[in-house]
Amino acid sequence: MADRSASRGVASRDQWAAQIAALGGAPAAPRVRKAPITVDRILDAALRLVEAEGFDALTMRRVAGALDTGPGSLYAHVRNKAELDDLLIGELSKKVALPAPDPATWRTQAMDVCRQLRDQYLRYPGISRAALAATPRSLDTLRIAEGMLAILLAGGVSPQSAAWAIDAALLYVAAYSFEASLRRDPVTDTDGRVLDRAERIARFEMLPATRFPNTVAYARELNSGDGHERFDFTLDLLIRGLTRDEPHDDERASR
Amino acid sequence: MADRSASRGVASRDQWAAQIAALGGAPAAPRVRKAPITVDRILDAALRLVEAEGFDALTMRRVAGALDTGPGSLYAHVRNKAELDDLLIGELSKKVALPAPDPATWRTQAMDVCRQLRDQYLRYPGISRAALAATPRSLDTLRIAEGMLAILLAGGVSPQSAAWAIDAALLYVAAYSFEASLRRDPVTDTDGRVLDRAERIARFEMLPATRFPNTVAYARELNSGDGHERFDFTLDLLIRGLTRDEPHDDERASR
DNA sequence: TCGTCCAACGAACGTTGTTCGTCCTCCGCG
DNA sequence: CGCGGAGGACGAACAACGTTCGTTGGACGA
Repeated sequence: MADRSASRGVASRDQWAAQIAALGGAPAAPRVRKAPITVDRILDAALRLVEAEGFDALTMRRVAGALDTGPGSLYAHVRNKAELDDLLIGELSKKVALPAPDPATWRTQAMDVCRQLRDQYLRYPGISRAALAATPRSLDTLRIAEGMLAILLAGGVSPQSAAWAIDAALLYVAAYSFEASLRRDPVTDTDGRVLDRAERIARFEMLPATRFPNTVAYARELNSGDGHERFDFTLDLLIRGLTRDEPHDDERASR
Repeated sequence: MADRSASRGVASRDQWAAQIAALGGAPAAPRVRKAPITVDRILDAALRLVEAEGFDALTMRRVAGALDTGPGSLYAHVRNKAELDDLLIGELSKKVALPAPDPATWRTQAMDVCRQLRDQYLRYPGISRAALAATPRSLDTLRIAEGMLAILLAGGVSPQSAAWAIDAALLYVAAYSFEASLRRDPVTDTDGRVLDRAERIARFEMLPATRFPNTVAYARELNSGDGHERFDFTLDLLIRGLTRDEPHDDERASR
């Protein structure tokens, strides 16, 4: 990261030199060589943009603007915006640490990996949308699946159950993070009023008790879950259900 | 460019004709009365469009075109495209049938509701994206949550666990359907080649066994799951873990 | 019969992703 | 030392998107 900002510093100095050159009488040197655009610089600028302003602000023009160039210049290094999104997800995935599988604590290990991934998603609000749409699994995301697979296998889970459970868990992590990042720009009703939890509970209790008896009765429970309690609850449900090496025998019955 | 000047030319010709008509005697059927635009007609046209061409084709212009009008005409009945999306999700939600809660078969009942919702999502490819982004819960989606809540409560699940489990299940259903609808327009690699499952397994087995030992070893399991086996597996995991009236006691330990 | 109001219209604006032709700069070779 | 060739940066342009707005036409009430 340090060298990246260093290269950026070089770039601005070049611009400074260009301005000085433009000031002087010499009309020569119309365009000073700028720091070359690389995929790394693109990804760096994109991540900073998403972190600061959210995924909706991630525009080819904004990224190009951060690099002091035009939008077309990016297409020499990135095929698509979709490919840029995939690369960003890969970049995030690099940052989650995979523990050495421990048969004694495999459940907490799996939870920990999911939590790391969740925190990475939440750090860049809305980027989980790209995670949901990520077309092929890149090597970086495969690395996480590999690590999770190692953990579950060390726990004695059958390969088939492990594979499907990992898929479900990673999908849930992305979906949860997406919903959570929607909560960041706060929910407003049609009048533009912000709905906090007390307000949401009150609205549930205003529902007609004839058609929504349980929703009214348990409005509090339906709107509970501070922090990541819901997240922990769901993943615990998923992981706890995995048994030692014996696949569920009613998968077949449910077909 | 051509059509722009064309439409511009049409416009001026209409004005010209209007001026002539104003000059001449024949008022000549000034504007035929069309069927009025209603929210229902908008939703109907939108659903047909999504069913035929997928959610990406759902454009205000396309919907307006199907109703033989301009895009601006829709904004008298629909605040936003986001609101249109929410209304569509509500329309889908109306179609799932909620069984009368039966304490004996509550798990299969819950599974059945989720499957109905999944089939509705899959019928309109990509619409689950709107389900994920649906801002407030409308009355129609609340109806499903209410029905699920009734089923789980009849099964003896504690209100808190039921509320969170329903949230997780509905979130998973939407995310699963979204991924499944991405599979419909088939996955292509950078060369544009279609990747079927055999190809995907082969690619996994090409990975370096040093860094991806388990992925290579269990490539078959990782890419298995025809039909909705993965779907059933995950929901079974979620529902099976719900116990009678005793909330998990390590939710607190995981905070 | 007249006046008022509302929905429909379509043109326009500001964005978005993406493409293309041109120019510049650097690198390797004679 | 001079010179092509090639590739990357550039910016203007295109098509399509959501959304807004002034205008207009027809239907309904007085």
